Amino acid sequence: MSLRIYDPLRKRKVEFKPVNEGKVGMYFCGMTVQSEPHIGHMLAALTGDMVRSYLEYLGYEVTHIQNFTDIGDSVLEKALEEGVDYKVVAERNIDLYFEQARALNIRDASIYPRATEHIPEMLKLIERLVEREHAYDSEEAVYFAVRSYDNYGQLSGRKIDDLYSGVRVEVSGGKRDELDFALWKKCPADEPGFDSPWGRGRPGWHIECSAMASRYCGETVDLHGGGLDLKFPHHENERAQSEAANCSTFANFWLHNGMLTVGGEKMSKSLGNYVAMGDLLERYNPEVLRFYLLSTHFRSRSEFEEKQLVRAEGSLDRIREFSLGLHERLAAAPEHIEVQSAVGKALADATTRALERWREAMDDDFNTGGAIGRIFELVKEFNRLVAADDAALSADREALVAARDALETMAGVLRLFTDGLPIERKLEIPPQVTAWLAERDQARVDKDWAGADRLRDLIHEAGFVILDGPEGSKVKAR
RNA sequence: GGCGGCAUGGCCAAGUGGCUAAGGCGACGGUCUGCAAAAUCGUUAUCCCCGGUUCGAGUCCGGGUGCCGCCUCCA
Repeated sequence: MSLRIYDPLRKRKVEFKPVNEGKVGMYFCGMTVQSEPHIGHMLAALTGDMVRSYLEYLGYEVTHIQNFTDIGDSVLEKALEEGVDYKVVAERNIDLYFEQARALNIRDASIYPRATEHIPEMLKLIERLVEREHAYDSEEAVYFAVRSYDNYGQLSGRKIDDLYSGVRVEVSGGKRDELDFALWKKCPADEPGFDSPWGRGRPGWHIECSAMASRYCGETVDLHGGGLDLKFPHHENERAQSEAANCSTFANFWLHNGMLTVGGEKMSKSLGNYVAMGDLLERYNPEVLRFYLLSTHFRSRSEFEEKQLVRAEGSLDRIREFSLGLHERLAAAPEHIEVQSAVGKALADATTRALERWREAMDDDFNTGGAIGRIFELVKEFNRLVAADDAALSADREALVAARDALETMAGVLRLFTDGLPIERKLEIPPQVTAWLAERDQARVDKDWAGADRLRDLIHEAGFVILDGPEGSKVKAR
């Protein structure tokens, strides 16, 4: 098996092959930092992180670029509203992004280029487009001539003639064609802007990604990602500019993550129905949020429901218990065994199978939902074997190690646990709770059930759950 | 209106024409417990509707129905 990725141009999954053997350049469109990140932004970032992680697992050396659009009308408007410099708004939201992305165990990309720091690259690209007559200067802006690029519309599956709509406003500002879009928007001296051969202005939205992608990944990026809503016009325009300027393929593979909806409607800043990441992080374990987002295929659209987060919590606990169970047995397992038991063999087989199937799922267009299912299959088999013959299973160090390593890979590549696999229950039991527990044990010996239950309530309120088992009573965190 | 996508058990969600349609949550029934809880085991679907292709379709094709996204800033 090898990695296959869905290609929107060919509308089918295609075997992944990087431009340079062993190396992958991937560019993901990051957020326009006009406001705080919401969970949809994080889904996009997480998709990039997951893809990178799996590619690295496959042995590729990955250059992962994710930009920040730190200038643009929406950022400027926000700054104006607040009466501060646009950079203040941008910095604040970039800081928030980093804080929240890291909380989600998203690794830092290789580089986070910002639009405002790549003006020279953009100007150079525009210059080339003008030279090649793919772009023209006019009164309000430098425009890209859409009709000059033959493949326009291919990526988003549109016919260029269908894009004209009767409702659209009249061609204005010196546009030669209604569909042409701005590469460089001219602005007055008192507005934030940069000097250019065409006068003071600001970059159009699409040009930054074209310029930065090729600056860091070369003329052809292996993977280009972003939300599905960016497919048109953003990615279509990026592609048009870059290919017209360079006469080479802009991106070999496109990864568009599906949209998160709330109440059936797309979550977005403009609709105001977004769920702020900061808010969620206050109420949920970030590991749960990550697990939740990975449990659905990234290309699917999905309805965001908090009740699913609550469920994800329980699911993740199941994997956590599995890891703890493995490590507990591993810590006590003998160095060697003479003959492998039936249950040991069964665990070894289940491990091999889970890992294979996990990889098949990941190879299939990064099917994380399926991959997580494979983890649970191993969990279930392990628990079943524990129930069947715990003693024999606990004695099989080799099988336990293999299972642990497999889990380490499967959960590790998905980065499900921020601090690595859960190894031991970290529990600080206050002396008071220990005392109550002892008191309760005595009450139980005395068959004073009312007293025992009262103590159990006290311990519960202190944040602990009592586990009564054959070997006596223990507590664990609630 | 144009383009694209999706429809799988109570909920969420995998499924690359063919052994018993993953997995999670929930529910129900066991194990454990003094009773519980926690943990765990088991049980729990023929895949929106109608046609077609095929020896065989959830999986391909056509037609419905419903939902979503894009066509304007947008992850």
